[in-house]
Amino acid sequence: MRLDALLQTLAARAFSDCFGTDLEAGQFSVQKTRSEFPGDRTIVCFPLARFSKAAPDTTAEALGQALVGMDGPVTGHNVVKGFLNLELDPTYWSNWLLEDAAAADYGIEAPGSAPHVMVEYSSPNTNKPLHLGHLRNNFLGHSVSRILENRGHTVTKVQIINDRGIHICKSMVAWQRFGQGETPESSGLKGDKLVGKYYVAFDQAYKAEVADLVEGGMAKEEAEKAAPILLNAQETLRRWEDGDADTVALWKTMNGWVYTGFDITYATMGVEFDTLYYESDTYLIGRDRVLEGVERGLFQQREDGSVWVDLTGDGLDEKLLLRKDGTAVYMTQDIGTALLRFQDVPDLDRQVYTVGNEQEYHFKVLFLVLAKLGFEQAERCHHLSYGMVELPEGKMKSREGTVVDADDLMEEMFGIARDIAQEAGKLDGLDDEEQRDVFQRVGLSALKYYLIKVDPKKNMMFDPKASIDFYGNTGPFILFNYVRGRSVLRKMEGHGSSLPTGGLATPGTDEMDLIGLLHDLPDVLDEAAETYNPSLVANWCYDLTKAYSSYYQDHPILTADSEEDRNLRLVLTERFTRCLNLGMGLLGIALPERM
RNA sequence: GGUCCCGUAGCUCAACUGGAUAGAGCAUCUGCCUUCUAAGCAGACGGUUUCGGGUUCGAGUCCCGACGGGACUGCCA
Repeated sequence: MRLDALLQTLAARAFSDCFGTDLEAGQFSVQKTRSEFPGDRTIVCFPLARFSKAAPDTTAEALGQALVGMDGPVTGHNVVKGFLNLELDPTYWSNWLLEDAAAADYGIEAPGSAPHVMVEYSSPNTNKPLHLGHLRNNFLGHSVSRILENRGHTVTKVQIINDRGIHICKSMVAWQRFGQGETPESSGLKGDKLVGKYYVAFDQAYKAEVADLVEGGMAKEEAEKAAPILLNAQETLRRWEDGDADTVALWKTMNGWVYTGFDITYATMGVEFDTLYYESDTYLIGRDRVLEGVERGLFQQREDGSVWVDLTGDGLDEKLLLRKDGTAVYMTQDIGTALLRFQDVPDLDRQVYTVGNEQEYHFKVLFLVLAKLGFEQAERCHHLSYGMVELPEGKMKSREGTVVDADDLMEEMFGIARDIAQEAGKLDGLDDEEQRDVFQRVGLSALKYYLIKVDPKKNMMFDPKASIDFYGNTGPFILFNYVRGRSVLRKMEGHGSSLPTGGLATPGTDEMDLIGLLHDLPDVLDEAAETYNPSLVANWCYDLTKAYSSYYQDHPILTADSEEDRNLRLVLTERFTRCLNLGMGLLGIALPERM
């Protein structure tokens, strides 16, 4: 049994013995003892006073004496105001290190022991490259997938690709007008960059045409609707929806370029998907099911033909599900996609959508509609809503050219990692390929950690000029200490020793920060999974690393004074590297052996 | 107008969900490499947790109200 649960159970028994009142184990609040007081765990006794009908410190004193007298790890106690500090048997923690923490599955729940969950992250449009916002989205979603998997869930990672609509038609039209047959091969451009280039070209041509029309005396609003190139794009969309062979062929070609480009970016990012969904496959399903809903009386069709759902009973408004011309809106597509997924994965317990917080209203509506359609899973579906990544001058705007490109940013990170390493001359023994691998791991760790460590729901600031740091509370700091720990363990093996399995010195106050954090791991993972919050894992990784870094600095490990101290320090180092590797792996961050 | 989120050190972020003296990093300053990787360690400086009420043994955390920032409230996606 976990320590806190054990202490709660013992405390409930002790309380019953002392005061004749039976309380639930959960009513005893157990927390770590602050380092300025002697003890390992503290029971807060203020809330118990009304049940014991005695003052908090009297209650604490009686409870403490009873606990010390029981069979169990508690060997001493002291009371400060209403806080009961419990001291544990000195061998408790060395046994814990040698047994529980040594298990290969420490911090890992058995696969398949929790329900099947689908996690969607990344929902790119196919008309432009991935940017900083996608990075936060993907790193978060990917990490949540891994955390849920770690807690025993079966996880299906999916991407929804918005491959149809006016945006891609704009790129198509511009490519036809200005492209002169340019391809990724002929231009040397990544496919997504090439298509993005024509999306920009469309916008420029469109603005020029609007300006011309206004010059000719047309009102601006009218001109914005009448610009020939826009009409051209709208006509292209209609032809696509009619299944016109040439239009569909060009659409497939240009989307194909984009997918090839995305694949490269995803590979560099180190994220992957189990199944891809395309909106072009799902919007018609959604439309059909909405029309079925009308027949079942769930939704209402108005005289003009548009279909609405009435959510006023749920505190929301009426919401459009189909336009008057019968075409699908965003909501229709999402309904179709959701239904298709429940059909594809029959045992699916819930879906998690990693999407920015500007769509909170949308997902409230979606889940209500899914519930109306009879999906009991809807109440467990979750919108993993995250805040915007803001630049010092505000939101990223493609029109103002302030979009931070994902590929460029990652390359920049790799470059900084390379410069720092080369300046220190640390990788001189490695060949080029090995060095490149280290730069990528270090650079990517800086970026991923930076984006994941912030509470997802908060907006965050990214200043391209200040760039991302490699010192202090950063990914590279964590990697650096992992590398130091691994280096010690390699040297140990080099001396022909192996990891001690006994004979540890009794851990003292110097060790307890580190041990306490190692012991927290399962609880941190539980909470991160329950709240879909990887930042908790990131912060735990940092706290653990900081504790180790400090410990490492003033405790020689291989040259410790006594055999017992050496054993303890080696075991701590091994547990540190293994738990850290687990935690960082859940963030999607791969650790190097050297740096 | 309505709904939701946020507001903590000069800056970027924490705070085990109501517990003891609110913690890190960056920046500034001071020490520490002949020793397991100094992308490091130790220390100094820095706070009326936006403001005002309330709830209670106890509030950064919960409730009410102001102020400030953001998002949503489109037959766009």
